Formats: sequence, C-alpha cells, structure tokens
Amino acid sequence: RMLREKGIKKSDLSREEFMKYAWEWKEKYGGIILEQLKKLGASCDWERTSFTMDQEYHDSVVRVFVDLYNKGYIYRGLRMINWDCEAQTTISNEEVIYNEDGEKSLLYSVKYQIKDSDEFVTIATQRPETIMGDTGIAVNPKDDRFKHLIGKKALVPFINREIPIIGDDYVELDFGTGCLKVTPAHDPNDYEIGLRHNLEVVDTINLDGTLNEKCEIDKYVGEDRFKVRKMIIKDLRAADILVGEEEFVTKIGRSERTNTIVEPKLSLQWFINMQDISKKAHKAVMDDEIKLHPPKFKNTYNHWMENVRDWCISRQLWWGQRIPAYYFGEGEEDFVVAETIEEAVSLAKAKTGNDALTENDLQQDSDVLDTWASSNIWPIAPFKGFDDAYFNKKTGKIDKKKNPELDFFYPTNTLVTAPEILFFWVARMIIAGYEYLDEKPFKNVYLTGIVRDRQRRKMSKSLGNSPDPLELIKQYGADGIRTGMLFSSPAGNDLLFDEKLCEQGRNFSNKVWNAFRLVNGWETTNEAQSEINQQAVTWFENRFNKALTELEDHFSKFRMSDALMTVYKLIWNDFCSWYLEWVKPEYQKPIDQKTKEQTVQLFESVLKVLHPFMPFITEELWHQFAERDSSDALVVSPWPKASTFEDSALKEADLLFEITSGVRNIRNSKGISPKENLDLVSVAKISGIASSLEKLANVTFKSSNDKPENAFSFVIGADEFFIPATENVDVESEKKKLEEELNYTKGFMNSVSKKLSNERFVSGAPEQVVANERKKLADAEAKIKTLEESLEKLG
RNA sequence: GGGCGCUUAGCUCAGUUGGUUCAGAGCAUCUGGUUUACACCCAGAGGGUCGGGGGUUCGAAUCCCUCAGCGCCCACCA
Repeated sequence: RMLREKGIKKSDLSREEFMKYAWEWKEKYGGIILEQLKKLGASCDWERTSFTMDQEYHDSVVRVFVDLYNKGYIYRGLRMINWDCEAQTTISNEEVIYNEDGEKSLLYSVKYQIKDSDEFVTIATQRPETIMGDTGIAVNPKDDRFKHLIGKKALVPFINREIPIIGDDYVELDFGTGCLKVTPAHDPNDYEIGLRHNLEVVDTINLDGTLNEKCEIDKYVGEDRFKVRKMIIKDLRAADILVGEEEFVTKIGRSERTNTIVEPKLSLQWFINMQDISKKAHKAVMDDEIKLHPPKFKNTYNHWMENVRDWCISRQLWWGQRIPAYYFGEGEEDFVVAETIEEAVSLAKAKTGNDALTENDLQQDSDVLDTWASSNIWPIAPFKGFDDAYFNKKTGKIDKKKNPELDFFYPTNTLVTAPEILFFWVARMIIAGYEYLDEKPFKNVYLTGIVRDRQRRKMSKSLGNSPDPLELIKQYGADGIRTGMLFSSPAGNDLLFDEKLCEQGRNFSNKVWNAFRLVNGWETTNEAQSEINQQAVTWFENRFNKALTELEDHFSKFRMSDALMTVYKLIWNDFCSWYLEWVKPEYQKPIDQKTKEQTVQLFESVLKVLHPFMPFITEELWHQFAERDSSDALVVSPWPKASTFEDSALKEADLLFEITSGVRNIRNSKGISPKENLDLVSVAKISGIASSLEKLANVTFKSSNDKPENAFSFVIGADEFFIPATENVDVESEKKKLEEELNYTKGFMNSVSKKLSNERFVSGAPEQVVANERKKLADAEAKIKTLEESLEKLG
C-alpha cells in the first residue's frame, strides 16, 4: 500500500527490488513499535527480539517444510487461485480489487435438455462462455420443482455432453432459476461441489484467457473468453435456448496490476494434511493441559479442531520464505524438496538418474509460504531449536535438553495474543510444539480484546481514531495510559479505549504521589505508639493481606481489570481515605517513629502490588523511600507473600467506619462542619475502638444508657447512636427517618421468617443456609426493638 | 449459511457450584465542602422489574424452553 501511494506498481519491480522496499519498511516501523513499547514500560528482554525473516529463522522455516514433506504431511493439490490473464501470473487475494458498488452484469437463463426426454431445465449463469466446461447440474435436494430430476442426465448445449443432475445444499432455492450449472474448472464453489460429487474437471480456458480445444467448438478456440461470451449468446439465441436476460449487480474482482477481470484458475498448491498432526494439539487444550483465557474459547477451538481442514501454505507473494521445491520438468512429479539448491541438485540427479543436471536446470517454486507457516515455530526457532546440534533430521525431533536456552524458555508461561488469530497462529504453534518437542509450547493463552474507540469502532487509519501513544504519554504519563487501558479490558471483552480512562489513570498516579508527599513529610518523635495508630496498622496489615489474596485470585484467572480495580480501591479507599486519615498527626505535629516506619513499610507493600500496573511512579517512590541501588529495584524485588488475615480485625474496623460514616452523614445533612467536635452518645459496646472513632469522626464518645432528649440519631445493627443537638431537632423528620428504616426492616424480617416457616426450606436447604437465616431473623428483631423504642420516645 | 458468545444502574462491566440484606463496582450525575498530602481533591446521596414471555424449585440475575435484539469467527451466492 505504501508503494502504491508513492505511485509504484508491484509489476514495475522485480522480486529483489520489492524485497528491498519491504525490508526498509520493516526496519522503520518495526523499530517504532519497539520504541513505543519501551516508552509504555513493557518489561521485555530487548536483547532477544526476533524476526521471522532473519536468516537463521528463515533457515528453520525451510527446514521444517522439508521435514514435514519428508514425513508425508505436505502434499501438492489443486486449488483455485486468482489468475491475471494479461500479466500471465497468479495474484494474491490482496491484489484483487473489488469495486465496492459492484458492476452491472447480465444473468442469462439457458435451457438444457434432459436426456431421453422432451423436458428441459433452465439454469442461470453470468458466464455462458464456460458452458462447455460444464460437468454437472445441481439443484437443491429440498426443491420440489426439481428433485425428481436428481440422478438423471442433462445435455450440454451444442456439444451434447452428458452430465449428471445432482442434489446439493449449496444451491439456493430462491436465486436465479434454482438450477446451477457446475463448472469445476472455472469457479471455486463449483470446484468444491465437483469434489463432493466426483465430477469431471474440464478446463476450457488457456492461461492467456482464450478458449482451448477442450471446448469442442472450433470457432471458439483461440478466441478471448469475453469475445466468446458475445458469440455464444448469439448462438444460444439462434438456437432458441436462451430464455432470459436479467440485469444484476455483482462484485467482480479485477487485478490490481492490469485491471483485467480475474480468472479463477485451478492450480497446484502446497498443503499440510492437518488430520493426524493436529490430534495432540486438540487434546492438549481439551484436557486443560494448555489453558485458554477466557475459557469460552475452548469451545471455539474444539469446533475448529474437530473440523480441521487441510492448510494451504503457498501464497502468490514475494515477501516471505520461498517454498523450497525445485522443478526440473513439466510433469507432476518432476520436482524435489530440499533445504539448499546443492541438495536439490543431488536429489534431482538421484530421482531422474541424470547425472548431468546442474543448478541451472532447476527452477525454484516462485510462491512463498503463508506467514503463519513461519510464525508457527515462534516458540522454538528464536532459540535456535532447529540448529543441527539439537534437531535430529532422522527422527524429526528436537532434543531441548542439549539447548539450555530452549530448555529454559520452553514451555513458556503465557502467550498473549488476539482472539482472531487463535487458529491461524495459536493452534499451529501448539501443533508444531507437539510435532517437534512432544510438549506444549506454553501453559496459558491470554486472548485480549480488540482495541476499539468509544463508539465500538475498530481503530483504523482511515477513521483517524487511533491515538498517537507518544502524544498520550505526554498528556497522561505512561502509567496513566497503562492504567486507563487496563481499566477498560475486562477479560474476554473488547477494549473500549477512552481518553477519560487515561485521565482517571493520571489522577490515580497523582493520588499516589500526594500520599507519598504526606508520609514523607512527617517529622518523627520518640513518643510511644498510641493505641489508635497501633490499631490502624494492624487493620491495614490485615486489609492488605485480604486484598493480596483477592489479587492473586484475579491474576490466576487473568482478570486484569479486576486485579487493577482491587489495587485501585485498596490504595484510594483503604490506604488513603481510611488508613492515612487514621494515623495522620494533627497539622504540623510529628508522628511517633514506629508508626512512621510501619507506614512506610505498608506503603512499600502497596507499591509492589501497584508496580505491574504503574511501573514508573512506583519505582520512583521506591527509591525515594530509601537509598537503593539497581539490584534492589522494585521491578526485581520479590512479590509480597499473601499471609492469613484476621477477619475479626477487619470486622471491628468495618463497624468503626460505619459509625464514622453515620456521623459524617448527619454532619452533611445538617450542615455541621467536619471541624466541629461533636458528642456521640450510645449504649453500644465499642470501647475497643472508641478512641479511634473519636479521631476519625471528630467526636467525643459517651457511653450511656440514657437517650438524649434533643438529638439526631442513626442506627447501626441493633445499636442507636445520638448526637445531641444545640438547636431544636425537627422531631417529625427524625420520626419519618426511623419509620422508614423500621418499615424496611420489618419487610425484611417478614421475608426471612416466611422462609423459615416454610417446612420445605428448613428441611431442604443446607444447614449453614438455615442457620444464617435464623441469625438474620434475630438481628432484624433486635433492630426493630431498638427502632420501636426510639419512636416511642419521640412520641 | 455453519459455529461461538452476549443482553444486569446514564456508560463500561462484576456477580465463581441456585441460598450470607444479592441486586454490586468504577466512571458519570446530584448535594455539601478549599488557609490543613491531594479540587487531577474530600464527605455524602440518588439511580436497575437483572432484554420479553413461560417453566423447574421451598428459593432463580444464576438452570431449562421460547421470542426479540446485538457481536465475533469461519464459509460466502451461480
């Protein structure tokens, strides 16, 4: 495409010149991609980049082809390819241009006589010039109009060839006439039908687009196919068997090079027989020896593998590994397959018995291998697995024990790739892995989503909706972008890229940075650690371990955005909003030495779990907290080990937070400033956390059985909390609030007791579930009692 | 046409074998707050009949059937 934009046509170039341009492109853009990855903080071994067209890799690809050929997996077979009659060459699918609006064409209806009968069938065709290549007529077996004809013979107009009428589902009931002429040599679909029904192949068109003598009508021989179309229409009309002409729009393919209409042509291509070679690869995934993430792709994989088709590996291109087949004649068997031309010569001599053969008598296949036929050995080739030292040519197996690098990297942990190449690439790597090492190439396959924009459109050059990574990094920082992208990549779904998420990521980096500024700025004192701070530290240690356990679970299931969200909430809500506020000394006052040290330690643990998402800021802070050299860098520091956590410590803090929120709620709704210290009265037994509560909620706690007269209140569990008011409390609105809560609780209690009075529930449900319901009932009853008493008091 | 999957708050998505108040999170929205690490911020609130209908069950977002809509992969109309 780049060359086309420069106005250079592929036909103007030789293979060598084209390759030069292709390499230039690769050097330029391959380099840019690597630099972008580095800027984004991808943690890779940059010394080990590899490329499938590197000489060594190239040699491995050729070696594999020869090996698979010798093992009998590779064969030559017929397949439809695109032929350019003017340029006299095959062209790849990419070089066929389809006019988006289609081109107007005519659909002709032609009568074919049924043998030994006066009956006719009418077929529809765009290409009457191929009539002489017809070797069958197909109808849909469900078509009542025609099914009585199946098994009979029809006669091809003018030449009276007898052709069978067959039933095939391929035929549409409501297109054309419902009868299809089958011309296996000149149409890909007809070829497939022909294979299914063992139809003869009659190739009536020469490589230059003229008809040959196989069409059996002398005046057409040597004439161009389009001229013959005009001639035959005339003849059909004259014979009174052309019964209809209908205009319709068709998408016809034209050659990019010459703009001539592409001729489908049967040609010998190279195939890999997939049936046997793919069996182990199929089983490995079905048995979870290799795990696909998300697991739904297991179904897709299974279906593909069960119906695996032979793989056509030759491509009519220049860029790629040339097929190492060398021809010495025109016959179907007049070729040899060899890694080098020298070997080919000696093989050819042996095959022909002609000792005079030289390199000049051999012609290498002009096609190259499908790109996936080289990338399928990606887990092996970069580690030189196919070198003579490790690859046994006789057995066709690799001994990885002799190759420490390969032994170390094979199998690798996880392959990260896009779902649309699950078959093209992933499945074929697995197949190659079992073929050459009898072992899986990787343990996990993580299939990412496709990056789309906010409107779910794919990122594309023409839409201009793909942002420049470097520009984004300038705006939001690499950490911000990574975080933004991971926020939006739930496992197995497409990744809806939105700059807003990068902004959220940037804000998060900022939050972390500000937390650092706070902690780093604390002066210390020798005072003993207060009970409050000690409680806070204990709580956060437990909270951290719980989050770490969750995090490990998410990672093990490859749920990246969930993992990120766990860390995000741990830091923003638990560490910053609760913990730091809990231990934070008064303005410009010092903190005790022990709490500061513990806080820095906790902060460092938090940095560790954040590091995979935000490598830059976490590494920076890691070195701000202490003098550390590169061997102590965060990126190589050990991942924290999840230890057990005390649920009781977490529960106690939950109560603390709940009461604090209750107080804040009242402040908010009554317009009381957070700075104003309030009295908080309750019978609740919270002495253990009272001092922490006083700090976090800015209250003075008074344990008392007396309910204050003029007070705001809220209920937690079965306990009521009062904040005595200085002004008169609106009794009605307090009552209303309590009544609402009472109603809700009563409704809840009803549903629970209804459940418990159901004989079948109590006897049917597991004990644990029933016990839980009973507890719910008891709690609700206690709460109702409290609420009712309070309402009574309010009158 | 064949196969796979999806439909839960305004948006993007969690919800593991049906049973802890299970209807959730983040963002967005709304209310109040700035000499105190952070307005790129703090505190709080509202918001969903879990696509429609039917069934199984003591109990369904979760299992089954059906209808509707959407997406992806493969094969593609003489």
